Amino acid sequence: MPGRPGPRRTLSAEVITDAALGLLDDGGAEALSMRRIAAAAGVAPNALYTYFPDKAAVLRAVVDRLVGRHANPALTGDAPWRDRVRAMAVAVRAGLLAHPGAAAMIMSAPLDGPEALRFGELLLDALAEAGVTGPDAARASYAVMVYLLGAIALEAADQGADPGARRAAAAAIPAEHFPRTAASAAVIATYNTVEQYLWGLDRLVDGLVR
Amino acid sequence: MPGRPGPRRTLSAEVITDAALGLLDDGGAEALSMRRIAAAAGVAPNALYTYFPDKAAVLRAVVDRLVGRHANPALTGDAPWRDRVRAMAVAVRAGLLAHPGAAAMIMSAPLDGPEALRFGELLLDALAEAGVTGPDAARASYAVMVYLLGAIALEAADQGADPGARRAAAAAIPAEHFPRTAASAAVIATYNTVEQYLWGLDRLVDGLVR
DNA sequence: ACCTGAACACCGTTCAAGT
DNA sequence: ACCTGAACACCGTTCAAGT
Repeated sequence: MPGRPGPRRTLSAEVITDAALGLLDDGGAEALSMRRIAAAAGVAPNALYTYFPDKAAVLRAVVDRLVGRHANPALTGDAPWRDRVRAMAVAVRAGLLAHPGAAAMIMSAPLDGPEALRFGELLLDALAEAGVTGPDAARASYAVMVYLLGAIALEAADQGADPGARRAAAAAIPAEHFPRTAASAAVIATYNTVEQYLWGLDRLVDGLVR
Repeated sequence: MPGRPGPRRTLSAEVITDAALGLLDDGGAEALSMRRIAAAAGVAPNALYTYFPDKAAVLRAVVDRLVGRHANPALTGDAPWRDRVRAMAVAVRAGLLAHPGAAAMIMSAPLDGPEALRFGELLLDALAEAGVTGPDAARASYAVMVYLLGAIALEAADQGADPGARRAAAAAIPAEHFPRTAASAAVIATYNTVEQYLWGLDRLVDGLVR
């Protein structure tokens, strides 16, 4: 009876997450359907429900893996704490912007997977080195995560927009109604985005360790 | 020939956005399908495509309205700049958390609508009052937006998670592997979320105007 | 326990019409 | 120009089986 199943143990949460990550690399976030993930894993769509309760759970696993893969290596090592944090910020930004749509996924699922846990711990290590401990440390590390992930998600959203339309919108800002915004738009165009991103991070860290 | 159309001018981008906002209030973000929005507006699904190129454009219009409605009134007035910024932060948080899913939408579309433009201008006004002008003002206002929207989106994502599972995950943090995280989780549970949110905002603003 | 086929109740978007 | 019915190519998820 060929094609007829039975307990085959071909599948696992790991295999499913791998398949999803592969699809994300190739086709972006909108390629991440349960049916396509299942097909990539060589299995019927509903087989995924043995390992995950629903699609959101699969996405959470993918997000956790992405965060761990890009953030955690940069935070490990014995460089000074500020260098580690900056290196992590650059790595996680590059890693997430590489997959279109990954940044938006990060903001729509809670960061509670095992890799995210390690991420938080490494960030707390760095802050402790900076002299931030006790109750403030928890709030400070959360603020850093918020800034990083928010900045990456907003940049990805902007990136996804039609560049022509974006330029037109920037040029069409009526300076008589929005004088400061019009001036800002001209200024912002001269910076690159990593520079802005790190500038904001440094200001936040300044406020946190002051 | 009853039910047969012709140019009726019953529809407009405004009417569509209103219908979408109504659905968002009632049913959350997953109620926002083109077919349901059309039904709420009393029209066939494809009629929406006369006014918006695709679903993403409709969502952008919704997001712009939400931001404008909640952020801009609080930034208008003659209170000291820091009070205006804090009041705006509280208002936009409450306004977005009130619609489940609205926060995630904000992070997945560029903030380039008319209301968002006004939002940016009002924020730049406040920062100018704080003495932040020139090239730094643009980067500073962007950093503030990133923090606010990122914090709200992450809080909404956490809120959306199953509370039982969340508590279980927090309690299950192995202190021998993640000592600082385990200690933090205990601390964080004693704060309310608005307090944490404003604490981070204040630290960022400290770094920006220092 | 693990996987399947088949089905249910949806989607966004397009196309060729009608007025 | 503005709206329609009908269709296309999908979705996530559930259910009753099979091994």
